[in-house]
Amino acid sequence: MNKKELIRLSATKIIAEEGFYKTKVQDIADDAEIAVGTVYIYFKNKDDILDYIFESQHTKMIEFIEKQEKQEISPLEKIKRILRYHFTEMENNPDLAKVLSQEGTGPLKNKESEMKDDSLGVPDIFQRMLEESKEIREIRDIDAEMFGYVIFFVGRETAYLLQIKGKKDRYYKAFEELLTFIVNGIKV
Amino acid sequence: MNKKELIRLSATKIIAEEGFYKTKVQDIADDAEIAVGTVYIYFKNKDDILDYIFESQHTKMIEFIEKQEKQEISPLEKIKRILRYHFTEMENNPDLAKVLSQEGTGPLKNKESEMKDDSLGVPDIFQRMLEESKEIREIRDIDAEMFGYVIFFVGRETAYLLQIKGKKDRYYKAFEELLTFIVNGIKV
Amino acid sequence: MNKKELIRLSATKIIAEEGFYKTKVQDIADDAEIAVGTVYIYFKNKDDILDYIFESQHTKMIEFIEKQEKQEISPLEKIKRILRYHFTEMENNPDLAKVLSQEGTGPLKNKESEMKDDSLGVPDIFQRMLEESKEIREIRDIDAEMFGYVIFFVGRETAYLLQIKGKKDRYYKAFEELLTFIVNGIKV
Amino acid sequence: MNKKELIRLSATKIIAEEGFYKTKVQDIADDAEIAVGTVYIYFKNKDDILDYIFESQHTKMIEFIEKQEKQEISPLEKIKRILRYHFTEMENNPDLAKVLSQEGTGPLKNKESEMKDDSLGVPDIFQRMLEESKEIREIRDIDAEMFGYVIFFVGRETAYLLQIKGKKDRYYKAFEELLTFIVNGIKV
DNA sequence: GATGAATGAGTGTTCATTCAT
DNA sequence: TATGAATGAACACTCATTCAT
Repeated sequence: MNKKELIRLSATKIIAEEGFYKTKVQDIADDAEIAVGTVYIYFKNKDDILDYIFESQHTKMIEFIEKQEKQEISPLEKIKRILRYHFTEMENNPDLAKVLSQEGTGPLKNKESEMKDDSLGVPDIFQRMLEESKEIREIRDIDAEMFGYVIFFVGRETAYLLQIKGKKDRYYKAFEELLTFIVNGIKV
Repeated sequence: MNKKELIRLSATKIIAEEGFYKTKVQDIADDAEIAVGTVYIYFKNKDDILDYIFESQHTKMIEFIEKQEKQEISPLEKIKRILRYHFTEMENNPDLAKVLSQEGTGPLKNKESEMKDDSLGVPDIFQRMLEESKEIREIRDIDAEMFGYVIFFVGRETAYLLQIKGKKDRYYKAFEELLTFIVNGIKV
Repeated sequence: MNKKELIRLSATKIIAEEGFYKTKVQDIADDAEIAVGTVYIYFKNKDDILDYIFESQHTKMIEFIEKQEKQEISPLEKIKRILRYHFTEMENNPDLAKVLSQEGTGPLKNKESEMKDDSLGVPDIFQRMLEESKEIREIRDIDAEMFGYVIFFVGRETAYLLQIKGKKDRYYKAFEELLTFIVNGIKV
Repeated sequence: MNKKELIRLSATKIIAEEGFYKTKVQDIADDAEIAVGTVYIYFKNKDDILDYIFESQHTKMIEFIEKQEKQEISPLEKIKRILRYHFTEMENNPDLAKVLSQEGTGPLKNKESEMKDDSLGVPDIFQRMLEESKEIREIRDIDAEMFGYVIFFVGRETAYLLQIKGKKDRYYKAFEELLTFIVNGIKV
């Protein structure tokens, strides 16, 4: 496998176990069965590894979102599909779910690193969708900016919550309950 | 002032600015205008300071909640009042809002420290109130455990979000929107 | 009891348990049931406490030795009595035995503190006695300086050794064996 | 040179000068002209350095002793040769002599570290040799355990004593006097 | 004299990062 | 690219000592 991806996977695993600050670069290298020095060929520094974990998942999200944009479906339905996609991803990636929840703060950990480019964060995308949804009277006249974020982190935190609370079996049922909650919360 | 409280205030301020791991105990001591050694008279170690910040606010919450319990009001109304109380607290304490949001993970940062006693966390209390609310058909038959947590961290994160997003002026309006969102989301 | 003596006893106990460097002045104060500050009324600093322990025992030895000097006995017999006295002292004071053995290095721990006055150390006294003994042909023509020290630390170390090796019951028998060893070693 | 050995030599030098507790790991690193961090690649902690100094010398002793065991010589003669070997070693290594004397307490400083394996300490070996010596009526019926230790620390302390007392020139003469003392002390 | 809260210099240890091989 | 020994700045924590009460 691509070494950068190998490092990302090991880092996700170790950071999920130990937390970012307690994770040693050496531990990541050990898990990936490579030398510490090698990590620094693919990453500028330790923070860069965490950024990459967030960016990778963000990129996957954006790709999925772009596919949805081409569909002829209502903005609210789009949001629901995006959340469903996120839940599926997190179910297949418990370590990642934990890292995104524990180490994430706002869109990206390091404000400095920001989004590299001018691409929007998921909360911003949700905001735009909510605004479109408002225009077609699908939902109430809510503060789209605030709810863009609220829906984003409710999704992120709940995906992790359901795992630690051992709801594995009822994962999808609980998830649909959450969707109903959100939709009821904002619909006209 | 009580030295332990003095340290708590300085720590909250510095941790809000720098983040817990980048905060040096020396910085806290400097801000409090005491010697480093003094910090260690009142706190076992650096983690203990963060725990105390969480515990202090938790204690205030619990005290407020216990006062509500004596009132003759519906469980859902109690939850709303608790959230309102939290928002007021966070408005008066932006640094604390940031620390609770950024450094908090689940109920308490350090799982080991647990709740000292057997006192319930706020999510647990919300859960119980939701169950009572379900019984009187005030709300739908939702997963009370999950929504106990969801309401808890929506409250926590949004209180912080509104501050960084500069909604100061519309703070209460935005907050009432959030309450409506939650109530609509779970009501029958 | 005299507070300085109280501190000396507690210090001896704690230092025997923990070793001098691992002993905290606070621990000594706790054991003596006084405040730390009080320790510093009677002692200049921590080292001073250890010095006092050594000096106290040294003073007792010197007093005993001076009594012997007045007796009409051979120098070799004097040495034997001094060693016997030391053994009895150590048997009654296991903690002190340990401290003298573990923390003692040469006559006094702190070279700077030296003997306060110009009083001789026990090795020096043994040296003089050995010289007298040589003159009366009681013992061989040995290096009195070296054997003054050798007999001194054999006495000190063996007194402690017999305790940790659990020879309590055979303590005096073992001790007499040691005396025989020394006398045989140096006699004509 | 092997870095671990380099550190051992610098540590021996500095500890001899300053004493173990006053020695800073940084001082050792400076003397060895390496970074502090490097010390911790080769040693678990500061105590571990002292243990290694003792172990290294102990290993040399054991190697010498094992060579003696193959010789057809009396047990008492073996002990004499071992002591002679020790004296030669200490003469060539005054710093080590000082460290072994000042920082040594019983066989090894840290009881926890024990002998790594089940190898015997030198006092134990002396004890066995004394027992063999007793069997062939070479020496009196002495307490072999006690005298194993007595001979061990008389050897160790005297080797150091002769150096600080400036007997360099008469070192071997004094040493032979000590051997005579010991042999006379225990022979039939 | 007695107290013990406060001090702050001092130090062991860690670990992200580098770079010669 | 890959390695991993070496680096050294950084930091949590300790504890002898002081001094206002």
